[in-house]
Amino acid sequence: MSGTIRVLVVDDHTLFRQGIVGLLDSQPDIEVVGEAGDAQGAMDAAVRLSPDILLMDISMPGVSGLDAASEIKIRCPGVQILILTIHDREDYLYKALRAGASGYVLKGADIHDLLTAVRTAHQGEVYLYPSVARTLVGEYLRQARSGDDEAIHDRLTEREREILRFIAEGKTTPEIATALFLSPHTVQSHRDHIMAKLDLHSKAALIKYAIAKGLIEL
Amino acid sequence: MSGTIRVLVVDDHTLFRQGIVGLLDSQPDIEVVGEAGDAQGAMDAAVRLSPDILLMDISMPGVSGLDAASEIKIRCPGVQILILTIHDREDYLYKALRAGASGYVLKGADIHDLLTAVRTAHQGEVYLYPSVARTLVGEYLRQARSGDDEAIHDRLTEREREILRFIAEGKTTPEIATALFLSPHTVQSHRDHIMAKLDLHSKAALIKYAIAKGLIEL
DNA sequence: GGCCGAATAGGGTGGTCCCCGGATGGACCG
DNA sequence: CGGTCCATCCGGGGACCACCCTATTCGGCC
Repeated sequence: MSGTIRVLVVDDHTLFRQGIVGLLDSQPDIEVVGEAGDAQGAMDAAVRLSPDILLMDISMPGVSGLDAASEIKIRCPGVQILILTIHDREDYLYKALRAGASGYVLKGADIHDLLTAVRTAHQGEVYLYPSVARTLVGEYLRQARSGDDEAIHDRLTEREREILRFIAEGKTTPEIATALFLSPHTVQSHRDHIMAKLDLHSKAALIKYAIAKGLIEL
Repeated sequence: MSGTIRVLVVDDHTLFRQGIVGLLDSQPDIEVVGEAGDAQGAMDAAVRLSPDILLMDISMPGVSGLDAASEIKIRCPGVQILILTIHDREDYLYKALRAGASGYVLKGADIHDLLTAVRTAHQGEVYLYPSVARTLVGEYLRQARSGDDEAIHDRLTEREREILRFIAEGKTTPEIATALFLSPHTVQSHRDHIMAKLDLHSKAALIKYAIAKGLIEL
């Protein structure tokens, strides 16, 4: 019943994409039916071609690949989405899984891993690269029982993340207070809680944390 | 006189490397004679194989690819080094050029660009990806006549960069002072100069600058 | 109802940051 | 030799940070 696996490859790195296409096309059971270099092209191609597998990078200019993946998964539920990226950031992984991804392959992978991922996804299973799987297990253990509905990012509250973003952007406590119509004391309390929760003890550490977690850009 | 061009491909991203190797090997005039996944392997292979072209990524775990490139260029002057990376950071480019690189290819490239770069480097010329060339011209214009010997990174002095690294790592002024056997006043003066030169006015901005310029890691 | 966490607000202490001065010695250069 | 830059050192002042405390309001959960 399984003819060739029809794959759509999406990556804004042309060279990388061409390399992947070459590697996949040399497999007898896999056929690359299309390519795209951005999120919009990915959506168009996915709708037009109805591939079995959508192999995509998530870091693309313009619309995030993750948002595009969510959209595609909604409009083409039959498409199995495979994330292929050099980012091993946890939040990306969680977003991808929430978007309905069937796999997450990291930079450390080789062509064997990728082929396994494609074939696994084609069978409706989920492929996780080993280090990704470990991350996920660790996160699961950390969360364990605590209302695992959506506090997946961190144990920070929404308000605390908001404050943290401001801090990391270089805003001072009084500035944040006026921006959010709060008392400086309130902002300070939030900051104290953030630092206590994250076990960070300096503005620098907070900024680096925010950057590492993708809360702010450079 | 030009037989096949013998290429050594170095990249720690296995999948990417395999893709590149496949693309290059399908060319009649190019032969991939070796691969390496880290800087040490690159040096060993370069010495052992004496390739015409060393195609390498610069962001690798452990020893920087750039340091390795410098070392290889010294020990094997005949090897033309081609940098292939997704980083368009200026300081990387300048380091690569100082290391004697014969080309710098960015993520936006396609297989055509890469082949052109390989063949250009093989003829002893230098290939610069268009956006890279533009960056270089801009830097040249900026520097213009000002003692263009080595103040290429910034107009910061060596000492100031050192202080900046410490600041960005979250060290406080007294901590930096004791670490460098300086008076806190001295450290403070350096920081004042840094902020004045860079037109930055907060610790947060300094940290983001340091990260953007690659002075520190996350 | 009682407990807990989140969000809000307030106070205080010591240390740090940011900016403003000025000063000295050394190196390099025309 | 004078000019310029760099690195070092010093003082002060106002603002902010880091850490400590308490407290109220609100909503969810057992």
